[in-house]
Amino acid sequence: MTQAALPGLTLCNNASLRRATRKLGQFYDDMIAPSGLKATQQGLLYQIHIGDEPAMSAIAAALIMDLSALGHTLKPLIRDGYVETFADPDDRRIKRVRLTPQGLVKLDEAMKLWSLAQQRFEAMVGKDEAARLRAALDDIAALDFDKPFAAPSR
Amino acid sequence: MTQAALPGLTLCNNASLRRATRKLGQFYDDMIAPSGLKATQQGLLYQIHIGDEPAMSAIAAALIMDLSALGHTLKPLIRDGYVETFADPDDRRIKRVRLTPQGLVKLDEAMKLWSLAQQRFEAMVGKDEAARLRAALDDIAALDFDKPFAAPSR
DNA sequence: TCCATTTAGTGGCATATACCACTTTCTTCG
DNA sequence: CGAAGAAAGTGGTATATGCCACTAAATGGA
Repeated sequence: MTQAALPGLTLCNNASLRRATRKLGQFYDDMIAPSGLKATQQGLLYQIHIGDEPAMSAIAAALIMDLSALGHTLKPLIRDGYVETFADPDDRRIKRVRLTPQGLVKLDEAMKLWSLAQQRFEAMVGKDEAARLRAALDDIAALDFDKPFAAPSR
Repeated sequence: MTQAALPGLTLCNNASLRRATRKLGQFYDDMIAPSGLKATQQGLLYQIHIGDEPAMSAIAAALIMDLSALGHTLKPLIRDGYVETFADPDDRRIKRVRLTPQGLVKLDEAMKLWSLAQQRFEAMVGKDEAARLRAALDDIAALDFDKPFAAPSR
């Protein structure tokens, strides 16, 4: 009844990825919501936390995200007092980022919720399957699409 | 040298998914850009195309996306004349969607570019691996996070 | 028949992300 | 040293997405 001839529907790797991201994103968001943070914000705070007062460009690189996008994403966190920035004294082009004391408290709170989400998700798909999936996703994130292709040169 | 002690960095399933989505999204976007469409728009046009003048809610369900988000995403495509909507005569609450002639032409153009992106991506990770990945992602998209948990019942 | 409920969308608001054009700083070199 | 070029951010603009409050239309009873 439904449909059996929808070839492309599930064939596009990018589309599959986006669908799964929307779905899982909603789940993690729901679970982390009690903290007042979105899952992306929890992830960003965590990334800042594990870095040593990282430069914005370093965070962007780690998250594979555009530098300007990071700048925008950071604003609500700065506005809410969870994060603060300061210029690197040795290179004034560089702006470093760190959590404020409240930011650290908030991250702790969010991480507990994240842990529940993570556990619940892994209970559903299996720890091994989750690990395999993350490995596959990390491989994609590490791909180099630049030119190594279509280079009929040499 | 880099870092060996960043446990959580890659441990969050949601974060891994987002990183991979940003990366792959940029790739597909770049490849499809010559058509003037984003990969998400190509995917949306395709979804509309394979449907039989689908209702907005049907499209949203298929893409696992919020109905209002779909409404917003549709706007630029309507503005650019690729898509048009019309009320269902039997149920005036329902708004159906279809491609315009130009929309169909544009989709054809974008699909050719999509195909190249798809081929190039699969040449890098392998057709089988890509298929496995999509299957895993589709499984996630099909998960039911509702309540089936925390239900010690039975 | 008439009202309470459900269903389908809309609009507003907020975050997530990208790209591009600039500005400010450094770096490199001649 | 001084100018060309690279590196790091900022702001603006546009799409991607989600939630919430609200409206209109259809449905299910009492």
